Amino acid sequence: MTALDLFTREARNLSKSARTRARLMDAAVDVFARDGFEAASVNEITRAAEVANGTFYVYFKDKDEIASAVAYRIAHDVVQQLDTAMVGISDAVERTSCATRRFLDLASSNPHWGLALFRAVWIYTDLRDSVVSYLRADLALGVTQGAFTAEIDDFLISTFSAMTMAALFRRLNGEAGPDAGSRLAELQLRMLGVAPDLAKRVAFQDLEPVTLTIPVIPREAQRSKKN
Amino acid sequence: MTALDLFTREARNLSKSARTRARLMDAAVDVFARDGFEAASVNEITRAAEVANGTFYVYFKDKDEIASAVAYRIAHDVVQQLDTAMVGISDAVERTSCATRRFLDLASSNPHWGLALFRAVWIYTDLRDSVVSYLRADLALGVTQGAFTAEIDDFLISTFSAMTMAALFRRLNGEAGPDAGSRLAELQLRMLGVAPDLAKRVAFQDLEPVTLTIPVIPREAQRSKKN
DNA sequence: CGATTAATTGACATATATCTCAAAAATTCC
DNA sequence: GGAATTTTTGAGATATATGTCAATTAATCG
Repeated sequence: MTALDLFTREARNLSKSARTRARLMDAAVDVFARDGFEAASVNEITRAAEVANGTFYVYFKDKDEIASAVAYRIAHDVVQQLDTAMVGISDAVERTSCATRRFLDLASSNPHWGLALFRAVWIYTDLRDSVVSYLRADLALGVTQGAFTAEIDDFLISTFSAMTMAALFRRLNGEAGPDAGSRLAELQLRMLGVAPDLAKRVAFQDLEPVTLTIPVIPREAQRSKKN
Repeated sequence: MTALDLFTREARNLSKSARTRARLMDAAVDVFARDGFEAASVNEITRAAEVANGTFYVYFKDKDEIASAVAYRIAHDVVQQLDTAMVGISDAVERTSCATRRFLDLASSNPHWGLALFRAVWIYTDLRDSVVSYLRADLALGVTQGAFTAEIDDFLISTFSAMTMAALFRRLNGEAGPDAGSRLAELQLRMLGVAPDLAKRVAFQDLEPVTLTIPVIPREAQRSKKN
């Protein structure tokens, strides 16, 4: 529990069980980020969460279950953040560049989450599909706008995503600096068929900073449970 | 031991210990390909090799040691094959395209080796560096030849490699067909600054097939079983 | 063949992981 | 406060992995 403990914060007004569940999820994020998904163990997670081993199994069936809970939540948050950051941009070239840059900034702003997401994407392919869902729309838009000349299909999408994930990895490793998003966007735009000078201009144009918003949920009234 | 057992073949005239070592390496290739590097266990490898658990430790200290032995051997072979396949090509655009296409064809021609290489590349970063060593030279050559306009540095190389590995993965998974190499090469050339029409032409031009040259020796019908 | 060396074996000691569950502790509610 | 309920605990049953080593088996050689 060395990071922001976003799940725990979010749940701080909820029932005890909700808070414990959130603690476990935050711990899982840290452990996945530190050890990788495969090497992570339930024991490590409970140790990080500072709860007993048995407590884990009250909330999750096994490592896979908590992993997918964590991964899908992170993916959901990322998608939401990206979505709001892009309202009002109608030019496909800008949208594509912006999405790439925002994604990198977002995912590297909290390295634990970013690494957990990175690791999860290689395990849960449908997760990648969801993160990537409207990348596809933006690329198609670019074709109809006449800006992109590449054929938009699974192969291209997969290549595009791989470039992004590799850049994220380098960014999280400190091998790439804050301009990684712009550099990557430039390469991607070139690949899509945008003229080099335009690609450079769009990829490096100023982008107003957006802060990470943590949702705060009001106190629950919820009573009752099953069994 | 379901694949070509290339190490075993290669060692078939050597001492018994060399052959056992080779058996273990072939088994490791299969297990890494099937289970992934992290999930693979020494027990699985010895089971696949049909030797006792203790035999493993006579030849290798642990999983890491056999993994790096396997990975570096595969990488070495791949580099060698690529090298010979490219002699006589002096145009950087062609060289770059050719290397990508050959690499994909080679690595997907034996899926077990390809997958093992794929898995290893994410573990042994210096392995990637070695596979990538003369990619860097070709890219630099392209700049001096005036064909490439992108800046050649670690970021570009890493992006380029990630594209290639992702394509390999799709190819090995059956999600991409035999044209994956050409499609990828086209995208990479565009990214490097080659004009779209030239990129397409070079990436899709005929490439005379090169057969996998492993010391495959005729002789002796495979009869099964030992002892 | 018999002796010497090389190679293999698998039981064992050790470690660590998973998952369960009866009991204990904490919390809620009247 | 005290009974009822929720939540947590950690010992324990089970499983599987690692790495060692004395004993066994196979190969080699004079």
